[in-house]
Amino acid sequence: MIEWELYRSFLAVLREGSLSGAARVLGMAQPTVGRHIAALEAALKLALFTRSQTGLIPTEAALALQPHARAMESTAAALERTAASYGDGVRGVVRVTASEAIGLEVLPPVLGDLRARHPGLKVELVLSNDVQDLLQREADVAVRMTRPSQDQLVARRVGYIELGLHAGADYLARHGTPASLDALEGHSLIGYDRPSPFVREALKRWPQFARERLALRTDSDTAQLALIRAGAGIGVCQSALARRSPGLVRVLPDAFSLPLETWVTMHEDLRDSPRCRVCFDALVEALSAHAAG
Amino acid sequence: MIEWELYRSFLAVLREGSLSGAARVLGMAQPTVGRHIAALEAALKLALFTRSQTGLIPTEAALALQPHARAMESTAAALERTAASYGDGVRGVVRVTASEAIGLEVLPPVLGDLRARHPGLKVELVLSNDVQDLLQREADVAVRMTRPSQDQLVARRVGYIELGLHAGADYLARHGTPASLDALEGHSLIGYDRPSPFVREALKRWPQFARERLALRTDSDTAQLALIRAGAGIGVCQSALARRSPGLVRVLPDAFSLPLETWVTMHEDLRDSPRCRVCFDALVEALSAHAAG
DNA sequence: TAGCCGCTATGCGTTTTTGCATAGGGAGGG
DNA sequence: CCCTCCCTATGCAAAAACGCATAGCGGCTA
Repeated sequence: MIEWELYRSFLAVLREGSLSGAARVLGMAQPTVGRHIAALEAALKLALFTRSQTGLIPTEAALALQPHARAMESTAAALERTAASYGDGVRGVVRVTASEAIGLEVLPPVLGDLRARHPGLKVELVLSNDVQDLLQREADVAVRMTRPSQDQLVARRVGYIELGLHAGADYLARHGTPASLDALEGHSLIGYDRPSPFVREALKRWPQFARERLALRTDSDTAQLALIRAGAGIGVCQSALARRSPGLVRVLPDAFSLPLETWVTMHEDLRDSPRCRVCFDALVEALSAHAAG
Repeated sequence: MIEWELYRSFLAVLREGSLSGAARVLGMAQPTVGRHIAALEAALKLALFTRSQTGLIPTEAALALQPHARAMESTAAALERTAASYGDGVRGVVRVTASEAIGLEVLPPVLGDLRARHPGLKVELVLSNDVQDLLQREADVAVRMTRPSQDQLVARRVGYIELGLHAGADYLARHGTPASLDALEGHSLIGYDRPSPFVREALKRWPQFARERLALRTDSDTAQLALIRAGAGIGVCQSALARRSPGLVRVLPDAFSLPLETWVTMHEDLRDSPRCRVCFDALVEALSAHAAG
């Protein structure tokens, strides 16, 4: 029977790259961490690290085990959050994940409101396009642009957030407004750097946005938005966001429109947790309004 | 910083209902488990159990934390399976989950073959209709009748398994073969006990199977199949299974047919694990053949 | 109603684990 | 080329955790 504590040391060594570093993070002594790793290797009958004077280098086996150990860690953290929220009223920490665009442009006032209504509530905001967060329990509530499996999640569709082509009014004044998709050829296009699966899918419909055509490339949606706002060219962003930004103009609204089905999801386990419920409901309401325009 | 070991004791007490019982399961002394629970309660600042002379009764908070602790346990087990499978060739334990019908009627020869090809491979078979298994890492590979989220799963659709109405030839000889759905009225119908969401959905199309009409009720698909085979009445089962059973006759094939989209799925983390890969491929092949007829 | 059984809680001796101090060795900078 | 820094590995004493024995209590059965 392998002690679960060993996995925690294992994870720290994997992250820090050395016994000493892991010991500092864990608040233990370096020999202790070393003994933990040795014990784990003995228990698993597996070499996890190759020792060197500069630190410990993980073996292939260690890397294969890492995701499991990370899952344990996330789950332990989720358990502690749930425990800490027990008591009267809405209190504790709720961990929210969303895309950068949503997190920067839409959520701040929503979360501000939420905290005003529930002073005992603390919010952690994780901005990432990774969809795995919820299942790994890295977050309690998620705003996602893909339909979740209903399996063990509570999910609510809040509508469709529309992506459209936009540019600054100043840019269009200087370079003219394209009248068709083909007319985009001569323009400064803002877009992705490394194509994600989502981008690849969209490219099938709009091959005009092939990578070599793009003048400004970044994978950060918010950087793309900032570039559009700065008048650097024509790019894709949420039309609901653009409508609120003075000086932003929609380009070719009929030729380019990409509605994204948007969901707010949470773990089924957290359904009866007041802190998560309250946050879930607030997000559903705010994003429904956002999606509606 | 809460020791992860405490969660393991917590879980054992929750399951066994007493410190003594948990200690027996864990191979520790009863005072040790008692101290673990006390330490956990102190760390979480939460009462987890109310002590009594007959054992420990979990509080509401403890029940809320249970799923998290279970998830940790499953993950630890998955980690150990992965570790144990490291080495040359296909070895270790692969944990497979499927419905009862599939597990009893379809998988045995498949898993037999698999083990003949890979003697180092051990297989654990979990028969359940719960869909949560994979995400909780209670299993490595799953056969499921619902479309999985592509999120963190490797999934392959193996086709459609068709459900149809069937009866024993002897039953039909005695009671006649119904010519229409309405003619089922006078027959002995075999079906569900407590309606699942899936059953509820199907009832919308075939209200003839309302609960009060059923003469023999059980939630076990395999028990239903056994009843059909025994000539007890008319019920629903996989037509591919029925075709292989001498003496079983399809009833009203045109009026009642329910194709179930069938998937074989596994964790993305396990994609490169030989033991899981081999099992995954074998299941995909066998179930494709099964679904095809 | 008496006796038995299983449970929790506590004190004490032992085992195990941990931290500290230190030796030893390679990488990088002056 | 040497010095320094950061790393791992080991011996030893302190601290923590554990198991054992036992007391105390309540339910169950005869």
